[in-house]
Amino acid sequence: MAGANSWSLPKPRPNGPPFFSRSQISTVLHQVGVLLELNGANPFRTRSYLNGSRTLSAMTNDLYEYVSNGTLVDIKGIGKGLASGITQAVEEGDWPKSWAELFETTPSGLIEMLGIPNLGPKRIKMMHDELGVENIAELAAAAEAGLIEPMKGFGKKSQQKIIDGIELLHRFHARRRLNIGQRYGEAFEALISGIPGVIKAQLAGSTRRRKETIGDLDIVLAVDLDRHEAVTKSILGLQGIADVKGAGDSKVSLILDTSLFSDGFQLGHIDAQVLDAIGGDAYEQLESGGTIDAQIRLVEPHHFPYTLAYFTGSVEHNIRLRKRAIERGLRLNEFGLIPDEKAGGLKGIEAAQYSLLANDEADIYRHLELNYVVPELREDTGEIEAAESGDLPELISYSNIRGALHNHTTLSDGAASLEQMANAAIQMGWSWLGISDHSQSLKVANGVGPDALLAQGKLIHRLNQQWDKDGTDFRIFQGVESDVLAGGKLDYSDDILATLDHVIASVHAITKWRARDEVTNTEELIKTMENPYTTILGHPTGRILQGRDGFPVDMHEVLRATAELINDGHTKAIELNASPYRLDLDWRLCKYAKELGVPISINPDAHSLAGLFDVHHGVQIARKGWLEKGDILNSKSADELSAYFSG
DNA sequence: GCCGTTTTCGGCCCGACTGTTTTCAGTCG
Repeated sequence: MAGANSWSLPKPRPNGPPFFSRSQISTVLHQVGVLLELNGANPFRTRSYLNGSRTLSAMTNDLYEYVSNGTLVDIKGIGKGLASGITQAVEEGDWPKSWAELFETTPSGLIEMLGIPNLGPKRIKMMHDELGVENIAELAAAAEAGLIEPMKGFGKKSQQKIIDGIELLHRFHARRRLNIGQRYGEAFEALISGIPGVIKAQLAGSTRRRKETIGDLDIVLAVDLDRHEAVTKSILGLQGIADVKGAGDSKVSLILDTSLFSDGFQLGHIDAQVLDAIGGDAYEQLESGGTIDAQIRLVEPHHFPYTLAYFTGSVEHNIRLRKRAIERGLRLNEFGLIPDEKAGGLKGIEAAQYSLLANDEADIYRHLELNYVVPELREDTGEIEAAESGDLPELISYSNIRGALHNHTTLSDGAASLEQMANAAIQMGWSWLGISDHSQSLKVANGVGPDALLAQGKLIHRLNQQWDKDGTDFRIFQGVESDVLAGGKLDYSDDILATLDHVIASVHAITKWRARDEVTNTEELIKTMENPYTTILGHPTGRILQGRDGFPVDMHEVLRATAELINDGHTKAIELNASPYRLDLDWRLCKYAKELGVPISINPDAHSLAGLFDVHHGVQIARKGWLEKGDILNSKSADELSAYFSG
């Protein structure tokens, strides 16, 4: 969960019940769980709050219905305790006293400290209790002054690790965006693959699951036992290693830097608004001097599928698999799947000599009577159930993409002309491209006035005619990225809007929207969708990954309202902004949009030719969000899309 | 705090690594 800054309990909406939304309750449960951790509570108690939060965030039914029927306890993972707290909040607008006290008595600086690598709640609490440390700045000062080292259970190394960890946190907020992780991970994986003795090398962890941000890199290697030492030695000689944190026979911990990339680390063109949110020019400097942690694990080939599955995660998915194994008289660990009676008292790798054989991960799922689950779906958001019943989705792939909407040109703040963008799309094998420059109110992005927009329309018309005459299978759709004005109004008069193929409505007054409450924002977004000229809601929450949180909004509600509009015959879709800095709509909501029948448009929001390639990032996230070919606009042919726009 | 074909107690996924210890606690995935 992003942004640990200044947690506080939300205020009840004025006209309840319900006084709080499902997403608000979910957030509070998560925060209570973390605060309990920091207060040294029973870890299982902590977990039940975190589980409860997860359950609610994945839940798509109306929470208030459960509350008013008194059926909350029927939900698995919600017991008497959580149910009574939730009920009190939703029905009376009042948080349980014990929860409120946690918020009041826990310094918010402690929450931020959880972001420091290798520092968890126990030691944070200890330093708070013994040294009076209340925030990261005070912790840094205490470490620099040598106050940590003499404490029981700490030492010189832990003190230095804290100093280093704070430095890392300040530079990168500890986590990195997926695209950065993939570039480091894939480059290093390729280097390792070339080492003699390495039978297989595979990037695992959250990068393989395509999480939008990642902590560090996990790479699993299949290596014969007698080659482990030689391979480890070779790894330590590879380029790109800034530091070796540890090197044993089965695990190597490294810090990688940009010397991994022979031709340097280039970021490419970044949309000015995005760049602003992630630190401006200093950001590029930061990334070029950046580092990333990597863990390499060496196992024998017959363990490889188990180790790969284990380190791919997620933790929640693995827990479900292990429980399933237990129900079948089996034990699952990172080395094997072992029948109980054979394992006896043996543990770990010792027990694994009796493991069932697995040539690949699919075999592991087969042993557990499940269909194979691709890494993107391993988040325990219903994939186990679907794998059991045979209802796993047939996920989209890049080959389904025939074009993309939401692209900018030099007419507003793009770096390439209309013709250049179109030619690039043709080169990519697409059969259509949607152009949507910024609307007139967005002065900082050189927003387009009505006359220039109409002129662009004429140019597009001419180009389309030309391609038609040439027999070139390509078409441009003219849209606009309209600012959302007060009351869900769009940025042009109706007669101008009527000339366009599509209108992407995007909120850009982020500061104002972030300062407002969830209810107001939700209503405004719904009004925006209700505007007859709105076709697509652009970057729905305005978040910038590792830059800023989105504005508060109940996207479930917005999606439900959108579904109703679609049922009434309107043409509406939601953007999955494919920029690796945004990836907004969040993948967690894609699955719900799909269930409601709300189409998703994977939009690169390209501000340059290279920006069009961001569609690849969007496809990855769409897959993570369970989307199939029929759920996205990008798989339509030009004729199908044209028909879709005209309703 | 949740859960239950061992249901009101006593479990809760499992193992490795690190740094600190001399048998273990904390953290991570």
